Amino acid sequence: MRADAKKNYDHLLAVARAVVQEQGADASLRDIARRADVGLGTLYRHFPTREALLEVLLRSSLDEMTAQAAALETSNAPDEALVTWLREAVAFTKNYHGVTQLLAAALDDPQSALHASCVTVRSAGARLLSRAQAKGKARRDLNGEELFALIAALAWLGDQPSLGRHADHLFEIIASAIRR
Amino acid sequence: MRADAKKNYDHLLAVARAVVQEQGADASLRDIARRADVGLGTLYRHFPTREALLEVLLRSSLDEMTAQAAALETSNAPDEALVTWLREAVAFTKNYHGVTQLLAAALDDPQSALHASCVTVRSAGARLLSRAQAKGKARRDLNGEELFALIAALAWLGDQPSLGRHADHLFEIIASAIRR
DNA sequence: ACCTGAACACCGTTCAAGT
DNA sequence: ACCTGAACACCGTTCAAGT
Repeated sequence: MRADAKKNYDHLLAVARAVVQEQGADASLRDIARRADVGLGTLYRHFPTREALLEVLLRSSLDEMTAQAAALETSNAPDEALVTWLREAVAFTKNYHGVTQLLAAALDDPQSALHASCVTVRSAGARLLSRAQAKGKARRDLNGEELFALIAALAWLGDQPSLGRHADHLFEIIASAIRR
Repeated sequence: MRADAKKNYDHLLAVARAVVQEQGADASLRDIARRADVGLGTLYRHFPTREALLEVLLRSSLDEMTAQAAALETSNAPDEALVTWLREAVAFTKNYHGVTQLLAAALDDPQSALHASCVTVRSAGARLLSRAQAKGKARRDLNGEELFALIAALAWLGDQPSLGRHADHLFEIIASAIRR
């Protein structure tokens, strides 16, 4: 990448992060380009789709979640490890409003730039779940896909204006249902 | 209302119902007016906001849910009555994609045309819940607002492309957590 | 190799002009 | 009293023209 292109890319990303944190995942791409003092075409070539942009924005957070799951796998309280990780997974969306819907859609679309990251995170959670299940510390009638769906539902809930304030309590109820 | 106005109103509503069932709650209002062979201004005067339009579209379904809750209050198995009603409440969204978010937002906005209906439905659910609680058939650390949030989360889940197929199973898990 | 911004096809919302 | 559709301010996406 040429030096000037690299500069545009980085600046665009920084501006996009600020705008998305402020306005959510469906922020205006035009607005991002405008605030970055860059032509709209420049944004589109660096990030051909909205998913591609969000993939770069979210990658580090998603990687972190996967890494933390791996770290928690060595814990000797597999149910607490699972719940701890779930809590962080749900909390992750706090800084990025409206992102849950996008992640759910990405899971269904192998073409999406976000697809791979979603699958990886889901697998990481699945491993924590089955470890807890193997030790009899989590209900067995639940699989990785369902766990991911629960996380998404709780994250969505936390993102809704009037419903969000119940997210924590409902998380505890559901977490205890998972532990059984 | 004048006869010609009434005719437009009814036709608009029928077309809107079809389009919303097909494309979801965020369907293009322009498209609805176009398909109804009616000026855009006509749609806007009959339904000044999108919420106003959806309020009329959903009213009968929402009223039905409230009525059914009332009917179930006479059941002598309060926990089953509650779960039966919850199941229907979640299923209600099937025909109207993307409506859950709107209902959640309406709950937070007293100005919304959908506000009153949402509050009514929530109260109906709350009564079923507290009846079950009074008989020791439902966990006590749950209130009507939280019950509504759970319904919304499960309805949202059912509406997501890849997550939806787990909605039924997750409903059962959560329902049994409510019954305790 | 990279950038720009006009162009196109949409959208929600308003409102002067018509019947 | 009611209807129409142009007008305005946005949006996502593409692509010819520039450097």
